[in-house]
Parts: sequence; structure tokens; C-alpha cells
Amino acid sequence: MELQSKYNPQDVEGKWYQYWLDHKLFASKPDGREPYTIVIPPPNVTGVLHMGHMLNNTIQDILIRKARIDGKNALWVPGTDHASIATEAKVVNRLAEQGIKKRDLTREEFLKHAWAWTEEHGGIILKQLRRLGASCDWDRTAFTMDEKRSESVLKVFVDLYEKGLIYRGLRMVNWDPKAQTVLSTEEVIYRDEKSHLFHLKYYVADPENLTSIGNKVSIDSLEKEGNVIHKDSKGYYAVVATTRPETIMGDTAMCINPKDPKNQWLRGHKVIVPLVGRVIPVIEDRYVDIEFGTGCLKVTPAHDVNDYALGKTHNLETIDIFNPDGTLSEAAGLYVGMDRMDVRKQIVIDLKEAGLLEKVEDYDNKVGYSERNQDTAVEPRLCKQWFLSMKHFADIALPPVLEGKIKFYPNKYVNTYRNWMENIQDWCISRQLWWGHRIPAYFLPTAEDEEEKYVVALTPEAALEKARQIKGYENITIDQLRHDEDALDTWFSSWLWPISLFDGINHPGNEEINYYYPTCDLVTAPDIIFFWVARMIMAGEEYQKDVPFRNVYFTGVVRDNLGRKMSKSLGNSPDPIGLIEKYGADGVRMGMLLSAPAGNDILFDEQLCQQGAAFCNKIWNAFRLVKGWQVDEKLAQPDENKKTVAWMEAVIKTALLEINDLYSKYRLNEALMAVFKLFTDEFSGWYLEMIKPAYQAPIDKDTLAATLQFFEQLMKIIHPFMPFITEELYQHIAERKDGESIMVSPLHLDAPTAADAALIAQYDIAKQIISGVRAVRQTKNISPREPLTLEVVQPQESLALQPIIQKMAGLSSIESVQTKSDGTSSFLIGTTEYAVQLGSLIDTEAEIQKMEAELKHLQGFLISVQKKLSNERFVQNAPAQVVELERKKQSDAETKIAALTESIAKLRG
RNA sequence: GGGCGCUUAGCUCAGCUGGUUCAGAGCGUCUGCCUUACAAGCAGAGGGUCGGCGGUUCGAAUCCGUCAGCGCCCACCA
Repeated sequence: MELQSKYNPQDVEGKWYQYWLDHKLFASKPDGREPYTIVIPPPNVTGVLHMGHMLNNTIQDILIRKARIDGKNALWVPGTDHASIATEAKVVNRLAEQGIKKRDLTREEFLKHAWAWTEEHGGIILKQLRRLGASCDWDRTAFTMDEKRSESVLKVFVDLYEKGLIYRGLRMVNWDPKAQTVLSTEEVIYRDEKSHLFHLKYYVADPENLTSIGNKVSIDSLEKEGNVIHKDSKGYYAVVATTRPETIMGDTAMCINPKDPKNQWLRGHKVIVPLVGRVIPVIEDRYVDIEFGTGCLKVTPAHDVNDYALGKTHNLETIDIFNPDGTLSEAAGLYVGMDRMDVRKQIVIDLKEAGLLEKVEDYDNKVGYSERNQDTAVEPRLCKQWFLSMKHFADIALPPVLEGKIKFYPNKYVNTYRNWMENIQDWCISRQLWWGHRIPAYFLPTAEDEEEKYVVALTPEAALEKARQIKGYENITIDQLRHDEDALDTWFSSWLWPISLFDGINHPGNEEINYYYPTCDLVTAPDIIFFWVARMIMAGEEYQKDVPFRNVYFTGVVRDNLGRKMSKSLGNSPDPIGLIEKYGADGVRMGMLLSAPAGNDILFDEQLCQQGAAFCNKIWNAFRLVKGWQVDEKLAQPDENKKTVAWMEAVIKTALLEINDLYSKYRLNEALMAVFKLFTDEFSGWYLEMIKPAYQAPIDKDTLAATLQFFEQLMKIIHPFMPFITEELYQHIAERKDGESIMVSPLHLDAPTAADAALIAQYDIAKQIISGVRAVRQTKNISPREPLTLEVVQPQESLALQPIIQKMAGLSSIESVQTKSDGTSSFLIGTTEYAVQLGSLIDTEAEIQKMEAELKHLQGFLISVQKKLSNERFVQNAPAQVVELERKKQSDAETKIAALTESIAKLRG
């Protein structure tokens, strides 16, 4: 068949993907082979593919396909995540566009909308992954909220509750006023912000008593003691520095450090909250930093974690001044109904007007934002939530990583992991959301002032049974049970992923979980190391008593070529599908990977995709060349071809060994580079040129057969990186039966031998000679077609590979000589000199200059070596090998210098 | 405030336990070629005192100290 001179990915990619699907080539079932399993980090079900996914999934696909080529039973399980906060927010937004408010809907109505949204947008991302060539076993596609996964989640909740690890408690938690739900500590991202430190006046409520403290009788004497006393026309006041003036309505104390000399005068007094007018006590606690601000801290127990702790210690009243949506509540008394951010602006104006604002300073502080919703600051809030006690999980999840049962690539994340585990906090797992797994807890009817009572059970019926065992509730009915309204944190389902995908929670010890678990590699971004990676290890140890994966490959952040993070607002993120259409999936895969060392950020440059596309074209054309050769069945294989075939075989074996080693270290970009060089330089640049028959001349059948075999091996080696073009050419190399595929055709090569290494060394010298001659042509401006004669000066042994060198360097002959002729340009390979006869083309002066430059360099080199060797301590202390090497360097340099000196002298005549 | 990592050619990066695989690769640059597979190509060339300083050593890109710059993670200083 006729092949076009340009490779067109569009012609083949769709075709082969469909072929793989039709023949179920991605499918895996447990069998006798070694399993190789990856579970996909489930993308948001309603998300679209971005460059991070491209990188991440390209890597997974490479690993999976490599495992298939290695003959393993490879399984890549796909799926999506319900992403409760993000998805619920999207649904709420869409409803808002239609004029529907979430709070006007029942839970059931809302969920109907949410499922509709999921079905509409769900799975787009998985379709997009197919364009990339992702070889997932699609029949296994799972969803964190499908039946099996949901059942697993609820079972685990009940189990952990029964083990006493899940509890319900009143805690200061992080509240997202926009999504109106609580978040875990991990979901809060702190950002540096330029803000202000407002210095507010808190007037002393009982100034008449100021001078009667202890033995002090006058303000003067107080000041002499080091007190810093503020006074204006309205009286004495303390200055409190705060970044959040809008919270003063919640102040229930002011706190000083008992050791603070500046503020002794305030001890035991009361101050007045500005604007609010409430009188609050001055309390003392060593928590307060004497150096910060004025050393006076306003205490707002309802809205600050530290203040909450202070409030507990000092028995302070807690005034919650915010509504769940971040507006001010009735309890605030002022600014009721206004948003907290607006209040901040307004209260500053009002404080200033009232003369209660001493000054404003610029101040850099950190403000927490929801990881999923980065435009609304998180509010600390006191409320009752479900928590998972983490100490036990840290205890079981830390050892496997520290002991190396799980390896991290790059290894530096082990420290991060350990640090987190050692300072673990309990995990707040409830969310005030509807889209998610509803918490299987059921509240019993109680009186207003009575503490809440509840039971935890898989079903309402089971809950009823449990409830009836509680004293006083023997006759309760199912309608009287109130199912908890809250849903679970999304990660509470994701952490079971490697188990729940094989139904290991619902059916422990089933065939699939036994075969596929633990999975082999996890490929993910480091920003979810705590959210997901750590917790999967916890769940794995808890429920399977084994690690969920052996290796974790952390990818970097995809940035643009200026090093900026890709973001929608910058518009610097290319459309992945657009890239695939432009460069082909193979080209984009190569482009992604070329600059992606494990764990380093990748600076994505579209130009790299171009390089990938160019490589495809290179492969394509190499195949075109081979396919175009006419074979002459009667032609005997020339010796040099036989040798070159042996050499190529050695090269491939050697390269494969290196490539496999790079795979094992997850240095995939380097593996790809090695593959690229193997094909481009060794195979195309050298091998094919060496065996290429003269124009329109036939090739012998043995060489052709060997070449096709190499081609097939090379396609298998390249396949993990570039699945489409390799499948296309694999099918062209020989007749393939329907259903056969390169993907499931394992490649096994023997390790290279010493003889292979010797052969490679021999060809290396030949290549150097060829390059030497080409360099002479270049500098002398001689056409590659102009036949030349090469002289080998005083060869120590007969020149190997002479016919090949002649052909590749365009030489008419190669002669051994004792002294080189006049009119030659020469170069050294090792200690042997090679001279190209140039006749009248020779520029003697230029030759002399070139040689003198080299001579000078060699002399300098010789001096440094001699210096080393004349150093007694070096000769004594250095290993014999090293000294020997230096001696060899010395004698080689001397030989070369002698030859050069002689040549120069001769040229000079 | 604590911890981790990085700094090598114009760019992106390799250089593991100190010594010819020690100064490398790819891309880019420059030069010459439309050579009958490929101009998305071929051939050739130039380019770095390995962030600064100090130390250990016969010998340092490599080990130690220190300084500078960059990045990441964690932490309740309002």
C-alpha cells in the first residue's frame, strides 16, 4: 500500500481506539499472570479535562501500557468523583440562574436537579481521556456515589462509629459562608493578604479606681513602673490592635499578659467595647504576646480559635454574631443583616467618627479560604459536627511509608507525610450539603433542653431497632427518627477507592480484591497528599490490613513556559482537545512528558508537542523507507550487513536495559528521551543508513527480515509513550489477524553480553571516524558526494568496518600509511591519526593553525596530568586504578603531542 | 516561627555512595545541504571558572560550614 510522506494522526487515532475497544483489549480479569493495577484519581464527575489531567493520565497510561508490553495483567480502573462541595455549588448556581433558591427546595427535589446535572455533564472528562489514548477498562467505570461505593461508605461509617472512632462534638470549625458548610482543616488554604491593623480604643469603665491598685497612688507612679497609659478628653483607655474590627460585637473580654509591664494598670479593671458599649472584664493570660501591638487582645470566643480556648479557660460568654451566610445576626446588635465584609468597611468609618479609632497600620496577614471556593474567606465557627478520631489511623499509616513498604517519588514527600501524621488533627467529616453520602445517623426525639440522642445504623429499619433498645424509646416509630441532614466529606468516599473499586468493603476477600489489591502505582498531584493519599493508606491498613499501593508518583504542577500556574483567569491554559487535534495524541503525550521529571513542576511549551509530532513523522518515514525496499531472495547477506544487524541488536538490548531501569525509577521523561535517541540516532541515523541499499538496488532478505524485526521491537518500546502510531505500524509490519494488537504483544529481550559491548565499542570508533570525515568536509566546503580518500596513519590493528565507513563517509578508499601524504587534513580518534586527502583544496596555514590549537590544549592537559603524578601524596593515596589511568592519560597525551608536532613540522616543510 | 527542596550551557533539566561515561542531554542558536524515507529532515559547529565565600581532601559540580536568591509544606500571634 502507498504511504503518504507525512504522518497524519487523525487518520489513525480514532480507528485504533475503536479497535481496542471493540476487541476489549483494555479489559482485565484475574488470571495466573502477575497483576499490575492502577486506580485513577477520580476526576470531578462534572469537570472538564485540563492540562493537569493530561499530564497525570498520560503518565498512568504509559505505566499501564508498559506493564502490558512486559506481559503483566494490567488493569487501569477509571471512575469519577462526586466532588460534593464543587458540584453542589455548580448546581446551586445553575438553579439560581433559573431563579430557584436551594432553600426553597426539598432535599429530594434538589438531588433530582443534582443528578440531572451529573448526567448532563458527567463523564465528559472520561470521553476526553479516550482521545488521549487512555487504556482504562471502561466496563469498570465507577462513581463515588454509585450503589457499591455508597454502600461501602455507609458501612465504613457505621463500622468506625461502632469502633468508637467516629464521634460527634461541638468544636470550633472552619465555616464556608458561601457554600454554608463546615470544612476540614485541610480544606482551608491560607493566603497572604495585605490588610490593616486597626487600633481601637477601649475606655476604662471604672477610671476612678485606677489609682487605687495596690500601693500605687498616682498615675505618675504607675507610669514610672513602666505602664503605658492612654488618656484623652473622654478618659483613660486601652488600645487593642485587631485585623477584624467587625467582630467587636462578639467581644466578651480583653486579655493582657500578666507579665506585661505596659499594661499592669489595667489589671482587675473593666473596659468598654467601642460603639457597642458593653462592659467587659480585663482578663490575664500568658497566651498574649507582650510584643504584639499594644499587648492588649480583644477576646471573641465565638469567632476565633484562640479566643475560643481563652473563653473556655476563663469561663467567658460566647456571642455568635454571624449568621451562617456571613451576615451579622441579631446577637450582634449592630449592623444586623449586613455582610461581614461590608461591616468591616462601615465599622471603621463609624469608629473613626466616634473617635474610637486610634490609628490604622498596614499589616500582612494570612486569611483562610475554602480550597474549593477561593473568593470567600472562611469563618471560624462553633458548631456540632461529626469527627473521625485520627490518632489510630496515623499510627497504622505512618509505618508503611517510613519503612518503605510504600515508596514516594520523589522521596522528599516522605517528610511532608510524616510531619502531617505526627501532628494529625481529627477529621471533620460532616458537611452541610445534600450532594453526597447522607450520614447514617438518626436522631431521637428529645425535649428542648435535653442533650441530643442518636443512633448510627445502615438503614432506618436497623436504626429503629437500635433506638428501641434505648431506655424510654421502646415504642418509638420509624417516623419519629430524624435522619441526619448532613452529608459526608467527599474524601470520606475517596479514601476507600482502591478497596471499594473491587468491592472489598461489601465483600471482603472476594477474588478481585485478592488479586488486584494492593495496587501497584498511584499517580497523583502532591496537593492531595493529605486529602487523599494519606487517607487511602489509613483505610487500606484498616480494612485490608495492607497498603493500597506500592509506589506513589507525584506529578508536578503544569505551568506555562514563563513558569506561571495555568489558570482560567490568565488564559494561559491550552485546550487539551485542541492540542490533540493539532498535534495528535501521540505528539501531545510526548510533549507533556518531555519536560516532566517526577515531582518537578513542568513548564509546558506547545513547541514540545510539535517535537512529539515531528517524532511521529520520523517514525513514519523510517517505516516508509524500509517498506519501499525491494528484496532479492537470491542475494546473499553481505558480511557488513550481518555485522551491522548484530550491532543493532546489541544496541537495542542495551538501550532497553537502560530504559527499563529508568522506568523502575519513574524517570519517564528520561526513558522517553532514551527511546527517542534510540530510534532517531541509532536506528534511523546510523543503522538504516548503514544497511540502506543503493538507489533502486534490492536488499537481501535476511537483512530486511532483521530490520523488520527491529522495527517491531522498537514499536513495542515506543508504544507506551505513543500508542497510536505504533499500533498503526505494527499492523503494517506483517499481516495481523483481527483482534491482534501491539498492546498485548509482550517484548522480552536478553540482557546484552560482553560481546555486544565490544561490538558497540567497535561501531563507536567507526562513527567517530565517519563524523571526523564529515567535519573535514564541512570546514572545507566539500560536497558529501565528492569521493575522498582517507589515510589511517600507523594503525595499531587493521581497521574494522571498513566498507561501512567508506559508505557512510563517502570515501573512495581507505589506506593504511606510515606517514600521511602531503595535502591532508587530519584528526585524532584515540591515539590514531586519520588524514583526509584534499589535494589542491588544502589550506596549509589553516591546517597548521588547527593543529597548533590542539597541540596547545594537549600540552596544557599534559602539564596538569604530570603535576598530579608528580604529587607524591596523590600517587600514595589514590587507588592504583586511578593512578594507572592518569599514567595512561600521560602516555596518550605524549603520543598525540609527538604526532602533532611531527605533522606541523612536516606541513611547515 | 518550624521543616523540606532548589541554584550546572540562552531555555528545561541529568550528573547516585568525591578520581575519563566529569563537565553532559534535549530544545534553541550559528554554518552548510531541497543528498531518492523524512526540510516536521540531514550533516557540522559554538556555548558553562557547576549561585558567592570558606573548609575537608592528594583530588570537590559532588562532602561540610556559611551567605545570597528562588520555591514548597506545616504552624493559633490578634
